[in-house]
Amino acid sequence: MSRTVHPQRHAARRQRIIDAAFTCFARDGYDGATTATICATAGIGSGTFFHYFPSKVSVLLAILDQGTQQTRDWFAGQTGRDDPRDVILDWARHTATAATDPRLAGFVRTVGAVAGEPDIAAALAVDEHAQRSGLQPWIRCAQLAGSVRTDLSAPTLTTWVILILDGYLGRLAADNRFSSPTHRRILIDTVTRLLATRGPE
Amino acid sequence: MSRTVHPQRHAARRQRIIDAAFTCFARDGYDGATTATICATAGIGSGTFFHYFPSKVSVLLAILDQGTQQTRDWFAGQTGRDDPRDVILDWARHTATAATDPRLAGFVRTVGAVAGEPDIAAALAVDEHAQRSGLQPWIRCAQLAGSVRTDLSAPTLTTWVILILDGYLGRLAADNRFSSPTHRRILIDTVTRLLATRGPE
Amino acid sequence: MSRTVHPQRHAARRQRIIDAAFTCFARDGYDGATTATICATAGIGSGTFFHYFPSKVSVLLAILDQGTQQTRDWFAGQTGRDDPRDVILDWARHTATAATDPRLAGFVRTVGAVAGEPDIAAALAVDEHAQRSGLQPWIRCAQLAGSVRTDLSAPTLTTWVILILDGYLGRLAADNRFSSPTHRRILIDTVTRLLATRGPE
Amino acid sequence: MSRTVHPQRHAARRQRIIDAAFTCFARDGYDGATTATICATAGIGSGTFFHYFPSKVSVLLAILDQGTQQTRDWFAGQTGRDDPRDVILDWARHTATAATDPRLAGFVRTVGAVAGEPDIAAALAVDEHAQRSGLQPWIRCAQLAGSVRTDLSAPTLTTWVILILDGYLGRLAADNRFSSPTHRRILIDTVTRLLATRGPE
DNA sequence: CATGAATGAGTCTTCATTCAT
DNA sequence: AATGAATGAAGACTCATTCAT
Repeated sequence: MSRTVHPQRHAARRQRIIDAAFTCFARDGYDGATTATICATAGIGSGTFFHYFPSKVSVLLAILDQGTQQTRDWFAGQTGRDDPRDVILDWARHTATAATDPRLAGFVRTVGAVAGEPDIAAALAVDEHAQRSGLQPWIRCAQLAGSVRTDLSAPTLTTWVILILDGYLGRLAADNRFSSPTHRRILIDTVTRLLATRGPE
Repeated sequence: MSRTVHPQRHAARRQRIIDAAFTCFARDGYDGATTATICATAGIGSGTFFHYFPSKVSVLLAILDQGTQQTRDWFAGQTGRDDPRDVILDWARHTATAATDPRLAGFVRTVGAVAGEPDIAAALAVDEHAQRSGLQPWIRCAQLAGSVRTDLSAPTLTTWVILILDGYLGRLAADNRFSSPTHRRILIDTVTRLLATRGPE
Repeated sequence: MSRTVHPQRHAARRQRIIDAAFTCFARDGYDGATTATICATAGIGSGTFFHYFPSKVSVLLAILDQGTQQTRDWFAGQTGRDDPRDVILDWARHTATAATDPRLAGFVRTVGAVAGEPDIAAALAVDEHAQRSGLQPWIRCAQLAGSVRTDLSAPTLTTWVILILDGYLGRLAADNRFSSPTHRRILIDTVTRLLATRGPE
Repeated sequence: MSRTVHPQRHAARRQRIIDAAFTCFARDGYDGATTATICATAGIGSGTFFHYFPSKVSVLLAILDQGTQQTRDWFAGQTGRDDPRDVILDWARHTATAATDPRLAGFVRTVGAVAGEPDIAAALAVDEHAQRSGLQPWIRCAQLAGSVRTDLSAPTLTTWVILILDGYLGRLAADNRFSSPTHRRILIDTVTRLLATRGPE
């Protein structure tokens, strides 16, 4: 009876809270976003919040977890592609597209500020691992195919691709006019230059 | 007599508080760093703190202000140099060196978390402006000299140089093994590739 | 049909809740025992609890009420006995036996902590009255028979018998090694000494 | 200057908070007594409370500690007395006198209700130990002198003296009319009967 | 000037109770 | 009848800031 319907309601409401928290964290930072604000944004009572999440930090972890999952899903969807270098650039394009949500950059900032907490550090490590283990094989592959430089190891190159993508996200947080097709094109160009076989003169 | 001596004491103590706050903010984040902790680190009473700064946020602003000033000073010291491209790369090297202080990366994170506050946003804008107006003329100069690509405008290129430097700093905050001569070399190489006249094939 | 069966189910479930609450109150105290814990112990949903009892405090009152009833029943069962002094000592023995349930002492503590609430104070008064009106006639009787001291009034002596029994229970709550046949014997001896015709030299 | 005066102010205010907490705990129980109520009673702001005590439970521990100290002091003052049995009875009288403060009984109840907490259990054990190690030597002494029964060991007898005193206190909590010279006399008589060499018949 | 005790607004979180299903 | 999701009032505790000494 109601038992079959409830899981859906539960999941929907849980997601609603996650969305509200995402918005608040991105706008106000971790400490700035009070549970009260999140509840108000989600349209629920304070008690309900703690029905779905045992603590404030646990929503943050849930958000991170979803992000990690999306990363995994994206890379899972690339299996079997031909040109490994294209996959890498597509990941950059994908990141730029995800950054279209103006909240993402703010959220990344927020997370950075509380990365000292062990729970969050652990979740971030998992997230980083998901991105690395998605990206690195393609980079290695491209190196073997000769379409990417080989003077740097695959792990190191992976780190630098991520570094540039993070820099792009950070820029977005500092300057919201930054999100333009032009800069998106420069991003791809910059990653391309980073990976290019032939270095500068 | 005391009138002539006190300004020195005052300045010294003020600097001591700034240093302590820098350490605490970098380690604990903005909300995590309590005025009590800062006072303890600085070796002063809590009342004294508010003799020197009207509020907690004002020390943060003072730190940012000093950083801005150092940026200005550095660029002021480059006047008259020959190779504009070298100045740009030296700025990257200078940034990497400054990032040797392990507190810097943590502090950058901290600032990011409270960048939503108007005062801090304003201070960051000033800081950004100092870096831009230091860097951009050299980039323009290098473009005219033909040693830097011209398919992107000087302001845009400036933005991207800063973006990569910020990415480098952010990486340092996330991964403390990142600080190595190798990565420092890659940083210079990456900026070089970004600026290179001839793009990838 | 269901109308005739349900009353039994209802009573059984009600008792189940009472038992669970007794266990929880004894172990965790009044505030420490949450309705959620009681429900979990009773194996029911939280809503069901409030079908049987209008509030948390009302279960406590129900438990007290059952205790009072048991006291009345016990004394009702003594009607017609010969030696009144033996009845008094048997009541002490009965109390010591009841205290074999390790939950009893904890529960007594719990009740003491909330004895300030008017409803509970009233229930405790009723309970006390049941014990008094069970005990006092036998004491009066024994005094008339000359087997119990008469320098104290029957009400006063009753109070002191209860005082010693309560002290015994309290001790049990504080020190779980206290429950031994030896101390049970001392209890009887102490009550005997309290009642003895001839006082100490 | 102010440094010599402050310790006195500090101690006085600390004591004021302890007194207020004692009153509130005795009247409302541990959970019933909110820090807000205690602060209002002490005439201080909520922040001040936590300047003097790190937590709510710590005031309770401070109160217990003071009680323990008073017990130690009392027994320390009895050194060298002639009749050990008199010392024991004087301790009973002292307890009865202390119980003149109507808050004591309520406080004892309150403490009992939270005795499950490890900190409090430990403090209670220390308190009990102070009373035992004050009382037991005198009982042993009296046994050797032949003025107290020897069929029970000194530790056991000590336990039972304490049991009766606790019963007296508990009675006081349940019935405030109980505090009368008559019952005080009965208390002494009852302890005397407990200790008497010659048992009943 | 320097101090640190005092303040109270604001935070996260708990839990008895209600009510739609 | 039974359930458990939803509620919000209330509580312990933190911390930037003030001010008397």
